[in-house]
Amino acid sequence: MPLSERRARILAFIVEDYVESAQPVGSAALVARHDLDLSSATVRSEMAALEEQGLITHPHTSAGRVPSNLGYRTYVGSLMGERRLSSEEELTILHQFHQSAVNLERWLSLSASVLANSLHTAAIATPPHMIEVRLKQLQLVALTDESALLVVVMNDAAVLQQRLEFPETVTQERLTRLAGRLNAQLGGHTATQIEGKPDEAGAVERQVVEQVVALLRSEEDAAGETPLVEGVRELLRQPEYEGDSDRLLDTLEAVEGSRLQRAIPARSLGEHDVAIVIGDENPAEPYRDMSFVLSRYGPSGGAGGLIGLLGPTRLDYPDAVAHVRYVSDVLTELMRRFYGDAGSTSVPPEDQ
Amino acid sequence: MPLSERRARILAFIVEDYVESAQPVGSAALVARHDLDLSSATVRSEMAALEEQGLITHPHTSAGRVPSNLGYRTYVGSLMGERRLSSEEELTILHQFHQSAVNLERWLSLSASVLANSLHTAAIATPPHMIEVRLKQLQLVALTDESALLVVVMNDAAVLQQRLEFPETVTQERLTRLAGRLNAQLGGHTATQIEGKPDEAGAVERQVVEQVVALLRSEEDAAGETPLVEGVRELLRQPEYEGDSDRLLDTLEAVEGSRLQRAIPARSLGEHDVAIVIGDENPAEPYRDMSFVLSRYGPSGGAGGLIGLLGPTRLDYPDAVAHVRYVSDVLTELMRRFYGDAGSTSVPPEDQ
DNA sequence: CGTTAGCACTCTTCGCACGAGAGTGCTAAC
DNA sequence: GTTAGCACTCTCGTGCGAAGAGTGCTAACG
Repeated sequence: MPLSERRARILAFIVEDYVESAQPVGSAALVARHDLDLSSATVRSEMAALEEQGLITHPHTSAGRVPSNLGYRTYVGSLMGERRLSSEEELTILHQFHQSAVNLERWLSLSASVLANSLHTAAIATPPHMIEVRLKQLQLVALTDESALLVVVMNDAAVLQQRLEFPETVTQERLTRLAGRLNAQLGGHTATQIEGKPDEAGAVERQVVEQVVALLRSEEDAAGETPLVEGVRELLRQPEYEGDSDRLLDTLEAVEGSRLQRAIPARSLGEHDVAIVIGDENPAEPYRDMSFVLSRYGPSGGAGGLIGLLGPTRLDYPDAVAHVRYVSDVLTELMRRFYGDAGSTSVPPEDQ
Repeated sequence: MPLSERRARILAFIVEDYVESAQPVGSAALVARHDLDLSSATVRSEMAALEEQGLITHPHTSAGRVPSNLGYRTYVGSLMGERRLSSEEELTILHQFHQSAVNLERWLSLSASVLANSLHTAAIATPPHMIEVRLKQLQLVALTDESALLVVVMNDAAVLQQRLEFPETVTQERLTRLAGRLNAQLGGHTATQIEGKPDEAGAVERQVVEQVVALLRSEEDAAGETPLVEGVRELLRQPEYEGDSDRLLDTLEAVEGSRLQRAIPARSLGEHDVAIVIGDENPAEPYRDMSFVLSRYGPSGGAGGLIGLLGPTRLDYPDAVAHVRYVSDVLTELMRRFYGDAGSTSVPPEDQ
C-alpha cells in the first residue's frame, strides 16, 4: 500500500525532526514546527496509521514517535530530497586535500576525517587494493651478513617490506645482481603467474621469490585489511550513547575491534552509487542499531576501496549521501590524477 | 618522619586491597583479610595517622580509605615487593613472539597487546628511532612518465616512501642510474651530512636529494610520531569509569587523541629502569588521575623507543613493573638478534 | 600507655511514593 | 474528514526513610 502524499510528508517530517533533535517527536510539536494546515489530532491519527504500517514506533505509551528502520528505509528510498553540497562546502573540503601531502594513505585518512567531522559520526575507509596485483619492482638491501630486507613495489603503488634470513652468507653485490635479474623476469606479473614459472636454482633465490609471491598475495588480500576508522569519539558523543556506558563500550568495541571488517557490506557497489545500510539490514549483531553510508572510490579498473560513514540509524541521510559522494569523487579524481590509472597502463601482455 | 613498620604494613595492605577490589577499604575488612594481630580499632587509629601524613584519604566521612597519590608513591618507592614473572608466564609471552612474523612493527604492537591484556589496561609504545639516522639505500621506481616513487631504507631498517612529481619526462633507466650514483655518494650518511654536500646539477637530482633529506629528518623526528596504543577498551572497562560516560569519553580522547605523545614522560630513562609516573606527577592535565609505567626498549646505542602501560592510578604496580620490564627485555633481545645492533656496525667513517 | 570494645554519628545507597509534564487515543461535535 | 476536549498512561525528577558501612571517640583493660 503506497503512502498518501500527506502521510508521506508527515513521515518525512518525523524523520527529519528526530534526526535533528534526537527526541521522539510529538504531534503538537510537529504541527508547530512545520506549518501544516492540520491540527495535532489529525496528525495523531495519521501517526497511528504510520505506526500500523510499521514505519514509526513508540518508545512507550506517552512518548512521541520515532522512525523505525523500515521508516528510515522508506524515507531514504523515496522521500528524502537530493542534497548537493554548496560550492562553499566543496571548496572547504578541496582546500584540505590541497594542503595535504601527496600520499594515498594521507588522503584516505583525510577523507575519513572530513566525513567524520562533517556528519559528527565515525567514518571508515578500507585501504585501496587492485583486483589484479602485479609486481612492479623489487629491491634487496643487506642488513647483516645473513639477512636482508626485501622491498617490493606493486602496480598500485603499494610498498611492502619483509626481512629475510638466509642460511648462508650473502653480499650486497650478489643481492643487487639477483634483484636486477628478478626484476627483468618477474616485473609486471601477478603472484599466480610467478608461481607458474620454473623454480630458481639456489636456496636464496627460491626464498626471495617465495617471499615476493607471499607479499603479492597479502596485497591481494588487502581488502581484508583493517579498515581505517576516524571520528569514533564524534560517534560516541551522539545522544544515543549518553549516559549508557555499556552501550558505549560495546559500540567502541564493535567499531575498533576486528569485527568491523567483516561487517562492512562490500557487496557490489556501482561506480557512482552510494549504498545505505540501515540498522538490522546489516546481519552482523553489533551493528543492528547503526547505519552505513558507503561508496566505492578509486578509478574504474584501478585500485579502489570503500569509504563512508558509520553512524547511528538517526543519521542525516541526505547530508551523509552528499558528503560521501563528493569525498569519494574527490578521492577518485586525485588518484586518477596522481597515480594514473594505477598500473593499468603498465601491465605487460599476458605470457603463456 | 619515617613510617613505623606496622604503619607501613597497613599502608601496603590498603594499597593492595584497593588495587584488587577498587573499593575503599575499611578497618574491619582489612583485619579480616590479612591476619593482623590487631583489632579494627587499632587499625583505625593507624589509619587516622596515615591520613594525617597525606598517604591515604576518605572519599567521604563514612567510607573506607583510599591511597592518595603520595600513598602510591610511597608504596612504589619502598613498600612493594619485587615481583618476577614465573617462568610459565614468561614462556606464554615468548610463545606469542615466536608465533609472530619477523617484523619490528608487529613486535611492537604485540608487546603492547601483551601488556594491555596482562594488566587489563591500556599499553603504549613509541615507534623506534635512532639518535643518528643514516641513509642505507634508496631506490627510484617510475610510476608515470613524470612521476616516480622514492623508497628510502635507513640504518634502523625503517623504510619510507614518497611520491615525486618531476617537471620533465624521466625514464626508469635514468632513475636507476641516478639511484645507483646517489647510493654510492650518500649511503651511510646523515641528513645533515648530505645537506653539507655540493648541490646536484639537474632539477630532478636536486629534487630527489631534497626528498631523501626530508625523509631522513622525518625519521629522526620519529620520536614525535603518534605512539601506538593498545587496549584502550581494557582501560575503559576499569571500574573507575563505570557509569561515568563523560570521564570515559574524556579519557578516550586523552588516550587516542594527539595529546598523548606530548604527555609521555620521555625524560632520561636508564637502560634497565622502569619509570613510574603517578597521577599528578604528570603535568599534563588529562592524565592527572592516571599512571604511566614505562621502560626504554632497544639495544643500547641502537634504535629504541618507550614501551609501557597507561592505567588508572589504582594499578598493580609490582605486576606492571615486572611485565613491562620483561616485555621490554624480550623486545630488546629480539631487535638485537634480528636487526643486529641496528646499523651501528654499518656506519662508515665520518667524512669532512 | 598502647590496645580494645562499645557506641553514637555520619554519609551513601536504594527503594518508593508522589506530582508535574508530555503525549497519546478516544469520542463527540463540526 | 477534521477538530476540540479530555481521560489515561508513562517517564522523570524530587524528597524521604531505612539499611548498611565505616568512622571517631571514649572509657575500660592489661
